[in-house]
Amino acid sequence: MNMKKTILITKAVSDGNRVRVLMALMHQKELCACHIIELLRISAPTVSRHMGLLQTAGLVTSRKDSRWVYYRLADETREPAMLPLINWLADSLATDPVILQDRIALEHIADCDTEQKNCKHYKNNQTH
Amino acid sequence: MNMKKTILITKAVSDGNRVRVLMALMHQKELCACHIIELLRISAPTVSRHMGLLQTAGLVTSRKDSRWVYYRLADETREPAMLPLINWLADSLATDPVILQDRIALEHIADCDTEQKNCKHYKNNQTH
DNA sequence: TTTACAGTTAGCCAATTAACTAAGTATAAT
DNA sequence: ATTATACTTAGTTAATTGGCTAACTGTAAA
Repeated sequence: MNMKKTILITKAVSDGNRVRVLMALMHQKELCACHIIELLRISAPTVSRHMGLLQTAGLVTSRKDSRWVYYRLADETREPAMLPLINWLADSLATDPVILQDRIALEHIADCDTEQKNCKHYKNNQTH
Repeated sequence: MNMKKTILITKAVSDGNRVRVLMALMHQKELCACHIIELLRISAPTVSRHMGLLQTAGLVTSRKDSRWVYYRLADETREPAMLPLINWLADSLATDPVILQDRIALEHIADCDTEQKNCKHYKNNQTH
């Protein structure tokens, strides 16, 4: 890795909202944009920009399925070049109140398989 | 560690000049401000502010000896809470051209013990 | 084939950041 | 005591960043 790429990554993880998304994706595997909007409670365009930055840094990938865009941690994050940083983040924030609260919130926001009654998409009879 | 402290650290390492200083301190143990000014070729006040940020983040400590201020990596950086990040940075930039060039430059700038002829302080008959 | 929905792009604004110069503080040399 | 040196603080500026609303694109539902 070179300086430019390294700084791209450190910049990506130097914003609280972006770090919250990364932490969420460590426990949730996959989240769609509207889940992230609901979690962070910021506007859709801002979420879109944050996710764009995370993708540019190689931390996140996305796939589009009909109307929805789903995000997950990039495979790259499990490689030796990236994993130590990800693990450091996870450890550093393991007991952070905001992150713990997010984990609770995510159960209601995104856990469609097990708690479908709280899933917005499910309510609209979608099966994502 | 909590979110605030974590972001303080990631912000500290999301600037190229600050990362260059950290990498230099991994190989040099101790550098005085004027060495850093010479290495980065930016103004003294800017260096002072960068070093202030690194100290606030807990990455660097300083000591003052007569007219000079010496910086080194904080002990904290060897602790489990910080070390993975430091190691990741070191690995990521191990082959970066700027960092490699800095290492060469430092031999002339800061290696007072072994190449005193190139040491500005030495020239003035100081013994730092 | 409209209409509604999910996200992105464009454009704006306020706050932050990294750089500078000039002035101030502290310490050592003359 | 004065001057020079090493660094910090104060204050300015330009660029970047994170947020918003409004308008656009793509897809599915009515």
